[in-house]
Amino acid sequence: MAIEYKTDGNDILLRQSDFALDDTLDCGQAFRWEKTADNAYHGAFLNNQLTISCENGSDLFRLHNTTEQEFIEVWADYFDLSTDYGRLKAQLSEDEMLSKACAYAGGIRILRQDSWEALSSFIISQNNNIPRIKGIIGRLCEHYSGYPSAEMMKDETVESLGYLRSGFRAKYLVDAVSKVLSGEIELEKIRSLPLDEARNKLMTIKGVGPKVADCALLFGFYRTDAFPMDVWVKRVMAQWYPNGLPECTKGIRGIAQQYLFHYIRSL
DNA sequence: TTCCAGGCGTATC
DNA sequence: GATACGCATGGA
Repeated sequence: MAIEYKTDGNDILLRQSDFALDDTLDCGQAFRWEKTADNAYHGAFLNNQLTISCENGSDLFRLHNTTEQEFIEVWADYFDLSTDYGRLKAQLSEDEMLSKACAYAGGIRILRQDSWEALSSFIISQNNNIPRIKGIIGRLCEHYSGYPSAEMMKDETVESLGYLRSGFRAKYLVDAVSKVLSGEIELEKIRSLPLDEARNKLMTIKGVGPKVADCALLFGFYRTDAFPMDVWVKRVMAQWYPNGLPECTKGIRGIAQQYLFHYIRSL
């Protein structure tokens, strides 16, 4: 899908349908975006920072202080701009509840996040609430002036991570760092593994169970066939799909999950 | 004060 | 393989 944009001074102006900043940046798939007083979002992934705003409710977005090169190399990929969400939603809307869910939260896009950042972020997310998750990740990024790689965290211990106030999750982070650095977990290989194998591999990390593994796969590896099951999605399945998901979700169950998750929480 | 947050490890049956 | 329980922390 062609990306429609132009430069405007120091900014990039992007025309993009099926995209809403609240839906995409404040939906619990990424934890480093904050809404500013003027309804823009300021955030980052790895060491790339951005302020993005919507031009008065239209399909026009302003990426502030961004070069064309940075837009093409970083943000076009991150915001998954080459995927036609209109087509995906049309496919999912063959199903009645999914049709309602797409109408409710139609501005969601799956961010193509860094695999390590997503994996470690969702380890932190378990049995935790979003404001506190953001606080812990914010302290981590402040300490390292950006999101630290596993290599940068090689000497961390439960004690040295105390300033994060991440509770029992600190030992899980330490285990994830150690398994990535030892080569026990090879993130780039996991990307291309069959879903079950990828999942089982991630679950060898302490503190990574089915839910965290699926979130890491969906949000960190763009595995749109991964289907994270939390308490809300379990409710979705019990109430609306007791016989399983409809055929139209094949291959994009994870994207369907996002629309359904936000829709059932709104009821 | 008590409850809960997009779970998981462990013990026990 | 199913089910119960503890777990760090902080906001509601």
